Amino acid sequence: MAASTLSEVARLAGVSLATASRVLNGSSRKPAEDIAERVREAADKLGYVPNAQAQALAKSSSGLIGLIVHDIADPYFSAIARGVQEAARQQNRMVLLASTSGAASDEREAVAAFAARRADSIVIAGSRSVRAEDQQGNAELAAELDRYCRNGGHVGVVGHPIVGASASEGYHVVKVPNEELAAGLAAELAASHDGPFLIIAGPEGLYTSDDRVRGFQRGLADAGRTPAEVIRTGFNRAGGYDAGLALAERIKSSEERLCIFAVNDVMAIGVTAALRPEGVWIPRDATIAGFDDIETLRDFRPALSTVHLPLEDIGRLAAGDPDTPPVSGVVKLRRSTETPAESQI
Amino acid sequence: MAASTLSEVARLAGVSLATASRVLNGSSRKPAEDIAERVREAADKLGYVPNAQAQALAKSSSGLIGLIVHDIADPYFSAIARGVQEAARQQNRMVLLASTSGAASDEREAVAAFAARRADSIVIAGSRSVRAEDQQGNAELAAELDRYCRNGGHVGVVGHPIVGASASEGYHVVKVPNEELAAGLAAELAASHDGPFLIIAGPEGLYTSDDRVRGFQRGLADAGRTPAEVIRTGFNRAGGYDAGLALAERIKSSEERLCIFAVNDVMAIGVTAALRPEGVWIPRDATIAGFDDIETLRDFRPALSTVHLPLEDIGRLAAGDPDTPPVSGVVKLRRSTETPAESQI
DNA sequence: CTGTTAGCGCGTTCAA
DNA sequence: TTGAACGCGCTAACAG
Repeated sequence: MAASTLSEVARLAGVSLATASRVLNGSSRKPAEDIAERVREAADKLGYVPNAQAQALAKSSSGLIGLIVHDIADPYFSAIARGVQEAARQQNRMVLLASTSGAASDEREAVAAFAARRADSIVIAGSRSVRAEDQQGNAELAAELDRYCRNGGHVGVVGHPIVGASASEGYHVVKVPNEELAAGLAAELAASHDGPFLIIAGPEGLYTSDDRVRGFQRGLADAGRTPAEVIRTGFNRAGGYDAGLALAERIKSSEERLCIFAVNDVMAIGVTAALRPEGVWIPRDATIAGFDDIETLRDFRPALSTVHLPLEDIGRLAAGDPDTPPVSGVVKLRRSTETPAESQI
Repeated sequence: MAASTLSEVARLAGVSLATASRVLNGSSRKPAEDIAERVREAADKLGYVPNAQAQALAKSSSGLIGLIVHDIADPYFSAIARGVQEAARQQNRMVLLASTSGAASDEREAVAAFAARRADSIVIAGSRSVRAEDQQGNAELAAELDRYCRNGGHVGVVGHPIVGASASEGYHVVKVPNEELAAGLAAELAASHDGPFLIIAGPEGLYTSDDRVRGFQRGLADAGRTPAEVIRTGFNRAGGYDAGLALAERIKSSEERLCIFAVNDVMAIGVTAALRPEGVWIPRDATIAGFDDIETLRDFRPALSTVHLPLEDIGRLAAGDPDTPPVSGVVKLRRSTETPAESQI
């Protein structure tokens, strides 16, 4: 990694280090055009590439923005990543990526690594948990973030504050109105569905999941319906799949049509995938709705009812983009929750 | 970004800078245990986080690995990104991300930015093009990469060499046997399909697309079939969608069943999506196959025949992981190319 | 407007 | 074993 240095360029151009620096980087002082030209030629000839590390060291600002996701190949996270990436591009920064599978200890490590690289800001996506087994991990993560903020770092968190993090300067949360939107979804579903409701949720203690469950129940209550039964499973496709398997018999033997709310889209997809080979058809035998409106849904059949979230905007907001509008979701009713009469296959 | 420095730690511990450095980072020289403990305590107390920029500057090795993709939210790229990320984790490095929408000039810029950050290696995913309009961009990209390699950088390219890049030291290509696999796919399809074939390809000059077209045609020829007609369109979902629209009438009015090969999965999905509302059913009215086996296919119906590519492994290989097996694809025949007799809906 | 100088935080060679 | 000094490549104060 031994590229040519600024002093080599300066020497070749016959000028001082400072002048070369002023020419090649955006300085307020503008050297004379003829000398500038000479420097540029020299730089070009030597294939000079400024050492960003050294610049960062001298300026103490790295132009880096750290992004922490559970899994970059998950459509939910990759959509957010795209937003962060765009914001970074606008800010003339680069994105540092870390995937952690959601473990708080890994996230702490990632934050430390970002801090070590002096990232200007850090974006954390992925649901927060208050479960007992995560308590210590959360505390350590919070401490690490706190230190990072105290040292002047900016943190953007998607959804919920890190558990235990003090609301320091430079720490901001991109709020997602999960509860309200879930309530809205429940209201719209209750208007056209007469049977019972069932919620397939993530583990208790996951903020995002809990919020959506709470909101959905509230929406049902407001519509004068009895609360939905809640099944707890993994907050991913596999969890949905398991729940679907467990549910198949029950749906087939019952005469009431069930309306299922899976707290996110990939879980809804998992449920549907499990039900299909069992001969349970959506929306004929049961209806189902998800949450997030990930891009994958575009070509998923039956078209899945869900709540649209502007994931890219969320990423942009978390990355500190000022002219992105605040998060607002929209209920999207599609084929998967149509009533039988309209849904001839 | 003013965290505490090594010299502060050293002062607090009452030792010299060098000693503190030796304790906190893996040096060959090991200081005495009692003094080491004192240093560690001091570091902990001050919340010391080593400045990776400064370390990189001193050691000239950044621990960074740059990744260039067209779009991080595209399942093809995000799967590769996951592989790169895993390899990086194993190597104790971090991933720097750049999305370029495929423009060679943007890619050049990204390479320069990575070089500026002294990334240890760079991974470039996304198809290469030899089209005339990309010629200059390609040349500049090749020059930039060449310079990077000469300065000791490592480059991993997925699929095809950068056009015009000299095979310098440290430059390696993860070869994907597109042609052979496409030929294999054609052979398997020809065994069960009697009607004509049609290929929906990307723009001429895109290596990946061209290879797959060539291979498919060869496979057909080997099976004694006449060459397939080739339709050129965009190398993405929208391109497939357009082609599907253009094809719908023709399929409906023809009596022969058409077997369509879209040169990648997202195009195949686009085709299918366009045909569906036109009343063209797969595989009843036509059959279709894609390429890549992206994760999205798992829940796409009708189950799409395709060629499975180990995308994560490809990412790992490009990132220089030594114990990842070489790329080998597998033809996957699924519902979308079943013959009518077996495919009662 | 240009050149000189002092750091930015750390690794590493030298003496001690 | 420990510490002092230099250099990594660059920016930003100065001085000229």
